[in-house]
Amino acid sequence: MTLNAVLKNRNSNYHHGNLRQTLVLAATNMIAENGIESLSLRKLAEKVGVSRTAAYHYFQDKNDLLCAVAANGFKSWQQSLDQLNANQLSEREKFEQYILGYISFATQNPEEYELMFGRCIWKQSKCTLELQDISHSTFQRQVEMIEYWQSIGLVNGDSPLKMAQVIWGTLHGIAKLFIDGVYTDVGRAEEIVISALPMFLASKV
Amino acid sequence: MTLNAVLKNRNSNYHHGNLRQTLVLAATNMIAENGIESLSLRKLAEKVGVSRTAAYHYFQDKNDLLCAVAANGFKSWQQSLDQLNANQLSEREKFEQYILGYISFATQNPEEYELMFGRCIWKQSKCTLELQDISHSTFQRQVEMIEYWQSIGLVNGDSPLKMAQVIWGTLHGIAKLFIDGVYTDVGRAEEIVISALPMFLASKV
DNA sequence: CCAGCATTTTGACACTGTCAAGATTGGTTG
DNA sequence: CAACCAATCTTGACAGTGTCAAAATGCTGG
Repeated sequence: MTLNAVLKNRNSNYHHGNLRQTLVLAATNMIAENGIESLSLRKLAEKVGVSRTAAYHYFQDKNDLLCAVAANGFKSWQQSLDQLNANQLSEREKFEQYILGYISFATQNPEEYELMFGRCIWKQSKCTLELQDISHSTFQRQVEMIEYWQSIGLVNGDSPLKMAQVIWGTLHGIAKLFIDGVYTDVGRAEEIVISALPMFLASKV
Repeated sequence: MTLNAVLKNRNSNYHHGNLRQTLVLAATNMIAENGIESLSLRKLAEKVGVSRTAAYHYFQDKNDLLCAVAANGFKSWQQSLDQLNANQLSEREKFEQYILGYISFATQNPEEYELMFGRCIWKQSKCTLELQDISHSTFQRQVEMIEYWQSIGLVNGDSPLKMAQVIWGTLHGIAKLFIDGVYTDVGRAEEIVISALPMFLASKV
């Protein structure tokens, strides 16, 4: 159910029904539109049609709410990974799609990506258990994918774990340079990451 | 002259003398200690011993001040590059030192690095002319270095510019994963970037 | 029908960036 | 030397923020 549908279904002012989910949805929207730093709990509350401190019944903190938004981001990214693995593709193609998919997820949902992988949540070690679980399982999964590609001789490097970290680092770095506005022409992200591809592959074509 | 020296030399309350420089110095210190987001103009003013709005005579904005701090960061990073080029090293060694130096600069001055290359300044296109000049010249210089290493066959890749961007992306990404707290053990940054090195080199050893 | 409970609101506080207007001072000019 | 001026700094004020404590509201089971 979309946010607008939720907001319309509302009949009484008190006892919102599913305020928690509504808040997360609305926050996600507002963050996507205007950026993380311009999200305030008060504007969020006003958009949802509820008083300033209503959110505190479901979230300990503003940080707590942001963690919930981020956790949702990890869910949708994991679904992308599922979809990738469901496809009938050669491992080589899967690897390429993974690389491209990562960059496109990051550039198309820049604010959500920033929340998921940025300092706002991770720097101060105030990370929800829920977020810790899903994020760590995502990290783990990515490492396993790359370790597998390495075990079948597709990807090079001596230490599997370290190579996984290097590849992630590269993707993350390129994504961030665009997301954060250091590079301004987001359209060029894809071609840059494509030119990084042969670097990762064991067989130089 | 260090910040404390400046603060001690102060005799009169009015007419600080070199308030602008003092503010930048103090801001740099406070940011390095407690992070960018916990720097407020009021705490800064109090530390310098001046009223809350005194800074507005030298800086249009808080953002303007941050740009000045970032510009200083670029200056000191450029000096590291100068030092690197002054050394009597083989090009191969210079490349390695560049890679390691980048990571060590980032991990040892995480908050300054965040300011220089992070969203806070670049995302909203409110970048001082001074900062624009020095940052662009730094970016340019890095690209030229890598383009040179590529022209002498040390670094691989087809498009020189894109390879420079990929290498920067990798360094930036690894640095950010540590700086932002996604990876927690900063000591491991160096070994990860070392394992990325052969990826960049044309000659596989 | 009402007591209790989950849910939401109101009031308040400290903190932030920033603007407008006033206060202070050192340097320059008559 | 004195008076003024412009540069420099301060005070007052305002809207906005996250968050706590206490009060208000409405649903639900007895």
